[in-house]
Amino acid sequence: MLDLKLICEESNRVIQNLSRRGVDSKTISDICALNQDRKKMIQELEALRQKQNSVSKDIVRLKQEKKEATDELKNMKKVASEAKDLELKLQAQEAKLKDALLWVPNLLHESVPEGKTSAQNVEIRKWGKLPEFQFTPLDHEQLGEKLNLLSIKRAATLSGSRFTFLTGWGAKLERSLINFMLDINTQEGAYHEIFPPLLVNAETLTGTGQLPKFKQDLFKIENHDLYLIPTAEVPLTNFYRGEILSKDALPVQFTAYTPCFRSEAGSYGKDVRGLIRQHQFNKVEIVKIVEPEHSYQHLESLTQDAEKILQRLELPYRVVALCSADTGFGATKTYDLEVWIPSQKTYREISSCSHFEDFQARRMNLRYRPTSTAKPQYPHTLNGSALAVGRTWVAILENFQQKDGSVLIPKALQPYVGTDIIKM
RNA sequence: GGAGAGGUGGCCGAGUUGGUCGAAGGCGGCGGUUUGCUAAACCGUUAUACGGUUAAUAGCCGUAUCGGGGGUUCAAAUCCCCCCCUCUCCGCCA
Repeated sequence: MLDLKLICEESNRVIQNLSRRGVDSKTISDICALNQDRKKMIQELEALRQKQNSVSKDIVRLKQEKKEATDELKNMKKVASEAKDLELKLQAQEAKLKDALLWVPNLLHESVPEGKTSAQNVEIRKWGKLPEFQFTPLDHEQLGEKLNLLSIKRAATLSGSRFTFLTGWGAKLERSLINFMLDINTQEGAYHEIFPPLLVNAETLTGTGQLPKFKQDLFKIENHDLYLIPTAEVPLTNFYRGEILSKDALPVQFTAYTPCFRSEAGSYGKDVRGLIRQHQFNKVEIVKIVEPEHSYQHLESLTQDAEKILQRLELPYRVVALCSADTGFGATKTYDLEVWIPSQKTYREISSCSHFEDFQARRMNLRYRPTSTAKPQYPHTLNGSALAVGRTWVAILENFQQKDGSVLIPKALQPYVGTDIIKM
């Protein structure tokens, strides 16, 4: 959520920035008009209230002096009903304004490249050597079936499309990756491990920005105000929702493994096959809550923390800065990490590292006190995948496959998996 | 799921025959006095949001906030209704 004052006092700047995302200037001017009306209502209502309060005191005094107060009572009855009406109008107005604000995306950071499609994302750096095969490499689904690591058909029988059984070494590899990632984040990084609730309410999802706009992407529990989390970002960032933190609590750095659930309404095409896009997938997330000063350095370090895992796994990847059209609703700036997928001869997203400035903090009323006597301020929030586990599983199979169909396990992961090769 | 008890300011805790209660008292925090230093003691201060005024995110004025929402009333922390949460007991269950 953007600051209402900023929207109304620097409308032109806001309109100009949001036009890069294709937001209509009318959205902003409507909000300012709603706010003007709201202010007028507040002033009228408060004048009535003031009158009520002062006359109430008179009534108390008159009664103590054993005098009549019938005129005052009659008069106040009228004022009370006027105030009531006005209050209802004001409430409706404020609800409208709040709702309008919740649908406005975040401002883009000045460094975000201009672009209309993901093709205009800008490559920042590349790491690792692409594998060279003396044979035609298989895709992860073919490899997985040959090695009995998964069963997509049986999952479809039970749950429909976009679900998978991982079996044997496939399941072990998944579990090993989760532990490996959490260990790196907590032992080499300064992240505090959390295991959060996987079901959360609507306010929580509004706090991080999934609601109200992206309701169609979520799984909702029938007959309850609860949703399956689409990412651990939601419970981790909301951990301190509504609280005022002391300065020494910052920076907050959390990591969590969770399953993630997404309805994937509207996605199609090449991602339908295999494990790339599932309704349920595992992810290890990292989240930071930091002071606004130097918060962009935290975006760099958070991105590097995610990169470190790819490096340890010896997986070739590149870092891209998302362009204006590709940057998500709540983010001011995002780096994607893309891992090399040999069967597709392309880099595919495996992590998304985003800065939200105070957009989420404002929505969830999360604040901190810079000094013990200072007024509370909104901190900045950031998050990234470190990493998407299923896609890492895919990348390992495809990048380390051998001519005979076996798959080598990267050295750093071998202690976790308990073998250096998966073969028939 | 059933029965009972309770939710008050950073914390503890008064306040329920409705009115002078944003709310006693204590603790903690902040500022100060005293004092070789520290401690103790004493004095003062101590919420958030919104609106107005203003150069001001300083002051001042106003309004709201006693789990959330609604109702009764001129007036509600106090009365009524609904919901949420916590605790105790019972049931069930990994």
